[in-house]
Amino acid sequence: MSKTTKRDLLLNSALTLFSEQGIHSTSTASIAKHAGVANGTLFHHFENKHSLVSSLYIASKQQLASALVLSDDLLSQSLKQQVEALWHLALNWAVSHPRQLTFFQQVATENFLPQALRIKAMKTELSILEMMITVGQAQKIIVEYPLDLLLDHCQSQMIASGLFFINNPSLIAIDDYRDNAFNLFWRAIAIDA
Amino acid sequence: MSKTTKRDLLLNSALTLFSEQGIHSTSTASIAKHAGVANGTLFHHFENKHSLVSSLYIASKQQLASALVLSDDLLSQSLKQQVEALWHLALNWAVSHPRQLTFFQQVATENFLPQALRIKAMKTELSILEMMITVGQAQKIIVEYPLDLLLDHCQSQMIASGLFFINNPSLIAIDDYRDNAFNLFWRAIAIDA
DNA sequence: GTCTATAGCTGGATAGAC
DNA sequence: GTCTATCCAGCTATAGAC
Repeated sequence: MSKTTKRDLLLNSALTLFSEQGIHSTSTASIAKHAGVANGTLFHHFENKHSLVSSLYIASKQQLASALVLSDDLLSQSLKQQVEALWHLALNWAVSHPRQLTFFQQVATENFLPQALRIKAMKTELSILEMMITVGQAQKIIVEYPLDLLLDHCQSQMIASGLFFINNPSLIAIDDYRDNAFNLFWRAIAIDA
Repeated sequence: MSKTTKRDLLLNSALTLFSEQGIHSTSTASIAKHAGVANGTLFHHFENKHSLVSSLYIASKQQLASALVLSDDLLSQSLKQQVEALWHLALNWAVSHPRQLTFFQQVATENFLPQALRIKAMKTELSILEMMITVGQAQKIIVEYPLDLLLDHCQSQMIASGLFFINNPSLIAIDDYRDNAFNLFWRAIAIDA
C-alpha cells in the first residue's frame, strides 16, 4: 500500500511516546530519535511541536470517526440494537487503539491544543449519539433528562469503559465483562430496562 | 486560625498553575513568582519538583477523604440513601474544589508520580464504596456484576459528573440537574430502579 | 527562613551543506 | 528531503549572603 514516509514514522513515534510519557514531557528530539530520523527533519515536516500534535490529533479523530459507521442493515433494527452496535464499535476501536485513546485524554487534560479545535472535533463525534438519544426520547425508550447532561454522560461512559479494558487487557476476551459494561451504560439511560 | 506560611502559599500557587497549565508545563520559577516568594525558598521547603507535587497530591487526597465521611444518623437509613448521601458529598466537594479535581486528572494522565503512590491513594478512597456495593449485592439491590468493573464504573462516573458541573457552573444550582446526574448513576447499578 | 545570583543542562527551533 | 551543527531561551537546582 502507501509507503511509510518519514512523516508517518514521526507521527507514529510521537503517538507512542506521548501515550507513554505525556505530551509536554516528550521532547521533539526524542521523537526524531525514536523514529530514526534527524532532528531537523521533524521541523521540515511540521512547523513546530504544536503543529505536530494537532496533525496527530486530527488524523486520529478521523480514524475514530471512520470506525463508527453503522452498517446499513442495522438501520432497520431497534434503537437499542443500534445503540449497542455503536457502543461495541467504539469499544472495539478503543481496545485496539489504546495509544490513541490515552492521547485523547492527554490532549484534554494537558491543555496542549486550543479548546476550539477540541470542541469542534467533539461536536461532529457526538452528532450520531445526539440523534439516537433524541429519537430514543421521542419513542419513550430513553429518559428525558437534558440533552447536554446525557451527551456528556454517554461520552465519558464510553471513554471510561475503553480505558478500563485497556488497563485490564485480560478481561477483554470475557464476553460477560463486555456485556455487563454495555448493560451499565444502557441501564442508566433506558426507561424500563 | 493557623497562619499562612510561605510553604502553604507555594502549595496553593502550585495547585492553581498546575490546574491551568498542567504539571510538566508549569515551572518552579513561575510557582515561586505567583506565590510572591523567591525561587530558592521553594527548594528550601521542597527537595525538588517531584516532592512538591507529591506533597500537594497527598494533602489534596486527605482533604477529599475527610470530606467523604457519612454522618452517624445516616447509618440507620437505607443503602440507597447512604449511597446518595456519599454521592452528593463527593459532588459537592468536587464543585467546590475544581482545581484539585483537575489536578488529580493531571497526575493520572501525565504520569508524574509513581503508580504505586496513586494506587495506594485510590484503594483507601474506594474502600467505602466497595463496602456499600458488597452490602447492596447481598441485599439484591445492586446488580451482581464483577466488583472491579463496578468500582471502576462508579469512580469514573463520579469524576465525570464532577467535571461536567465544573465545566457548566451555571447548572450546579439547578436541583433537577443534580438529581438527574445521581439518577444516571444509580439506575445503572440498581436492580429494579 | 528567605533572599539574590548563577551554574549547568535540556528543549525547541534554525542555518546551511548535501 | 534529509542531514549535522548549533543558537538561545528557559528550566531545575545550588551556593552563599543576610
